[in-house]
Amino acid sequence: MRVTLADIAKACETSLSTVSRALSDPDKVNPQTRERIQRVAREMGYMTNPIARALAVGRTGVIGLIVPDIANPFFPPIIKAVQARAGRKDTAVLLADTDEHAADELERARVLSKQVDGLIMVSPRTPEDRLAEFVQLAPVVFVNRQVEGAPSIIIDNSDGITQAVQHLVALGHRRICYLNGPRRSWSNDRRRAALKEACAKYSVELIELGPFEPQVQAGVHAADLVQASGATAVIAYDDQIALGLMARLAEHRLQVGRDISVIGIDDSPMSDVAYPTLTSIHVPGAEAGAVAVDILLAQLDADDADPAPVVQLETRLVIRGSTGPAPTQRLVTTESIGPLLGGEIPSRATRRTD
Amino acid sequence: MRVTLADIAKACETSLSTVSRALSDPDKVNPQTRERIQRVAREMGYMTNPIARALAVGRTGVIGLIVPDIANPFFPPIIKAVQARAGRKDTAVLLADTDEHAADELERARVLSKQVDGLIMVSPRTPEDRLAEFVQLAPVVFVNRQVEGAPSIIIDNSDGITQAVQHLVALGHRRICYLNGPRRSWSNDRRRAALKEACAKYSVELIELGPFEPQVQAGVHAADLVQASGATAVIAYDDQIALGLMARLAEHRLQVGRDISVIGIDDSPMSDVAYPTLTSIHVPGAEAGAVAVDILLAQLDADDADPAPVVQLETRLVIRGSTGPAPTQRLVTTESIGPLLGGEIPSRATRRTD
DNA sequence: CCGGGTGCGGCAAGCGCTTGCGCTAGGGTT
DNA sequence: AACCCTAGCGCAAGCGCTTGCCGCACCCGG
Repeated sequence: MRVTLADIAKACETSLSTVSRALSDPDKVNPQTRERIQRVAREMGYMTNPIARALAVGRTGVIGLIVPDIANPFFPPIIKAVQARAGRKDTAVLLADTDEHAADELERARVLSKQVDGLIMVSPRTPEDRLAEFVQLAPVVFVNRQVEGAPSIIIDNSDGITQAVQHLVALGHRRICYLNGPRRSWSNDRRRAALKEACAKYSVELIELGPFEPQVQAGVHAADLVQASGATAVIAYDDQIALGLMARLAEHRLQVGRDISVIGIDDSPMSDVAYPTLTSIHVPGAEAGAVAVDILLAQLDADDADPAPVVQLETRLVIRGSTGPAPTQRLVTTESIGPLLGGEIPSRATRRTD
Repeated sequence: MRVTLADIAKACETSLSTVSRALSDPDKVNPQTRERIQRVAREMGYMTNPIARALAVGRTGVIGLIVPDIANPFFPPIIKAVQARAGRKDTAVLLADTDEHAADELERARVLSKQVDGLIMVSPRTPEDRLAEFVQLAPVVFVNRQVEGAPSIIIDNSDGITQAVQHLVALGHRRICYLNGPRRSWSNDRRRAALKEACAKYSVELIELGPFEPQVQAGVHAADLVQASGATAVIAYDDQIALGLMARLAEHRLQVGRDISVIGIDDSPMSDVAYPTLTSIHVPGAEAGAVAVDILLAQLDADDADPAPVVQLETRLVIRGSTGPAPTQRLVTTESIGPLLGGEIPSRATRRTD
């Protein structure tokens, strides 16, 4: 059977509480006895029972992580980062996937909240007005969604999107298409808003399609609509959609990067190996995950009621092979490039392996 | 504060134990009182405290899942399947990623084992002789690795690999290259063995390269070696490597599917969106995950010491765009196709969207 | 009319750990 | 020499739940 504190106490002919202290609060006990106890504990192969400890101290050493879809390549890096960061702080991660069902999020959170110290909600799809309920449940930090009064780590799409539009404008595109993400997605709203603004600024015509689920299949579906739209460039809600789109366009013998330009969002690992490689807006998911853990853990042993931190991460365009000059190539005149010159945000677009 | 059984007992003017029973063992208590208690519990918003329960019954309702690398697209579908299946049985999943470090696996397992009812080890990299230690720790089922005396759900590569070789032979390839996976990978050994056998059977020359880590970058690295090898077709340890390989070959202006054929293993979601789409051996990861949960949970409340089940899942070749006729195309004579005719395993290769 | 079921409910002993409090003995202070 | 302080340790009360066991009514058959 498993060795308990009591076993060790017996072996050491001391009291259970001394053993407990020797192991978990070492300087409350005489160095000699401490050594002895620790040695015996090691010899007996003692490992503290986290369940019992949790019950006693009211802390589990586990945090819950809820994501919409593990299979979406945007999330694994986040999960991994959370995992890694938590692990380094002796914290385990309870994972839940809601399969993109907004309604399940609260349910999962409710269940998890009882067995974890805190929750990290990544890209929650729950409608605005019910978001507050999460906060009641347990300490929670939101990733990729700003929530009033709760710590949120959000991603500012505007830089990346502005860069994307600049990039397209510079390439001569004047009519671009946006493939919307899920209907009530907060990210989608933000991206769309940023895009509208950038398009207005550069006098680019914006055509909206969708909503689409963030899945390859949706992109495939979108492809035909895109072709009908007459746009020369398209920005997709995420890489998944962009990839599906590209695959389908290729089937139609359209050469992406020449006949039509495609930009994704997320800069997921797949961007590099797709063909052509996918120009994408880099979203720092891993950083977000790591920061989320830090904030959550800090929040746990802080006197609550200090201001909920909101950290904002930046995005940037990563140019690869899927974007190129607009097909009806015309001479670049001062007039056509004019809008660009008015831009305030400096182009930080970077070119990577393509 | 949180409502406990005691609170409800007080409210109902009954004893704590009756409340407990009414809630978790309903037919041990009179229907009337039961109803009343359940109603009050609901009204008071009671939720049983899983920690306390776990301490009392010695079961946590949590299982541990250890995978080598969440970022490898082979794993998310498995994780997701485990998640989903466990969820349906009121079980949560504690996830750990070992970053491909074999040595960490035992360590993580040891820690997790204290707070879970059982463990699922996916594609463990731990060397053979230490595998037994996992079994001591907790009920465990292995996925994608056969372990003596422990429930294992393994994937039989031979069918898929035989199909792959047949496929290549039919296309006229006579000299194929295998990119080995990690040095001490069990899967790699199996794949390699199956491949050797198939190649011998069809008198195909087999060139081995590697080992390589299962990452895109490794495939990029492999590309140059492959070109030097003079092989007309290559089978990679996994899709990641295959994708990196293809990307690099494309950079060198080699047209995959025409100048050289590439086959991956895993049939990960990326196979469909790569260019060209990747011919790959389908590995039923999701099924494996689901079955693993079933077996583990069954194992938990079975009289142990009944035989450790070993379930074997099959693989099959999914043909897409990355394979084509060998470049030095010659007439297919009876002689050159001869070896194929001797094959016992019927070709179940399926052609999907490519 | 009485013995023995049977159906319900309560008591209390845990599960393994933490921690406030009190006791003791030794050393320092004045 | 009387006093206080402190370091070190033990006692015991929980944390919230489960569950074996016992007692009590009540009902049945004999």
